[in-house]
Amino acid sequence: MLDLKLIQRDPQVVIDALNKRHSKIDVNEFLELDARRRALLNEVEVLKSQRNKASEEVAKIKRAGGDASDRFKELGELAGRIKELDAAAEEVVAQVGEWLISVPNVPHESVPVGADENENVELHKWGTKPELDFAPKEHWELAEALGGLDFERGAKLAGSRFTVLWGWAARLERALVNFFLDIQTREHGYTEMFPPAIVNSTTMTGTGQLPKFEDDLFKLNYKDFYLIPTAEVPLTNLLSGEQLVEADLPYAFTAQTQCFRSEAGSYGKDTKGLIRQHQFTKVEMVRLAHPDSSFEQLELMRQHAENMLQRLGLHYRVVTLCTGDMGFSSAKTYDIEVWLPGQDTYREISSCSNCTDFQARRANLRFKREGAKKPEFVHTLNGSGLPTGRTMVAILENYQQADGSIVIPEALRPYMGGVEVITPDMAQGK
RNA sequence: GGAGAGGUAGCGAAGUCCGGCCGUAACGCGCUCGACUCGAAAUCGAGUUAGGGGUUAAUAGCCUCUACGUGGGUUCGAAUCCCACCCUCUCCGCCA
Repeated sequence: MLDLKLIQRDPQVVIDALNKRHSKIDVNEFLELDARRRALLNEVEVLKSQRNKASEEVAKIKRAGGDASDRFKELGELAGRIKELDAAAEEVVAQVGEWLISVPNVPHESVPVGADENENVELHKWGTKPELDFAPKEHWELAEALGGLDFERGAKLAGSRFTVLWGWAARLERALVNFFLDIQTREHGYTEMFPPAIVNSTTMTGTGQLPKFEDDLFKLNYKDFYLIPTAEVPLTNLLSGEQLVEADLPYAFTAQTQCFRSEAGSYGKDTKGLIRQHQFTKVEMVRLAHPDSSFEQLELMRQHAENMLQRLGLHYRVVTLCTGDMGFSSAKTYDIEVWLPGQDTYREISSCSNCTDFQARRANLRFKREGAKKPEFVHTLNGSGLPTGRTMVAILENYQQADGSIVIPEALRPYMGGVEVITPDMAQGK
């Protein structure tokens, strides 16, 4: 949510921002609505002020033992008018609120302007593509011999976009979670958390999933419950409504959770393999940062994500998302794209965003600056560090051998009970 | 699922039965400033909710409205009365 004051004071900033995002939202229309809101509030407040004064007088008379009933007829009429005006004002206030909550964040000045992912700008590359003297296979092709990834039975149990992991793959899944969490907590200073995977609509609104992106979520048919699409949701909302202490910033949380996404609107996209699942595991990083240093924190978080891939020896590139490709809540986003030789392309494996005060305003995450009278919103950041499924895909495709076996990256071997290579004779679940 | 208790500021908590100077909200803690002190602790004194509207260069001051879990209702007037819902805690039942 944007600052209403900013829109009033400097609407051009918002108009420019929306244009850069190729949004059709009309700011001038909103300004008229807001003017009507203020006029109505003004009108009704005058009447309320009259009523409050009269009420005080009535109270005085009553306390003195007098009879004030001759005032009631006139006051009754006043109450009637207040009720009408109040209802009108409330509606406009609600409209203003709905508008505000459906406007995306203003991109940071350093973000390249562009229409879609083709205009994202490469920041840098790390490592090199593996040199394979054979035609590399895609990960699901590799799994035909290796087993481990059981797409058919996943589909049988639940439907498409669900996969059962057998044996070595399930072990690799667990190894990746532990590997990621160990580095995030021991070396990058994150506090390990274990949040609920189900949250309510208020929480979903705090991070911006609701109200605009309800279709992307799984809503439970019980209470006001939704399955989280990422641990960003519970972790960012964790301290909502609380007043934070400046010296405690930044908070740095990490958690591994199951993530649930409906993937509505991506029918036919990545239907094969582990790339796009309804349920997947992800280790997430969330930071609640001081507004003065949040963009430095974004660089830091991006490095944390990159570090994971470097340890695994996976070649990747980092791109700065252009204005047209950024998410709703973000002011600046880096995508890290890992090289997949089987698919002969870079695929997103991590997304690190600074949402500035956009989510903090929705979730009411505030701190008091030293010496300041009024509390101020923190900045929220989130990044994947990393998802297990796509990492597994990258390992399979990058470390495949001519004979169809997979070399386990050295950093991961202690987490795999010393296993160095996955071979077809370990196959299960074919 | 059944019975009961509760939801008030940064935290704890009074007020609710009997509606009206009790919401810039008693009292306590915390925090800020000051006094005392070489300095600190202790003690003493003062201050300390947020959001909206108006005015303004101002996120300063002043005027004003709103908020006592949420949403309705009764009333001239609701923290207080009525209805519905949400959440927390305790006990019972069920259960990994």
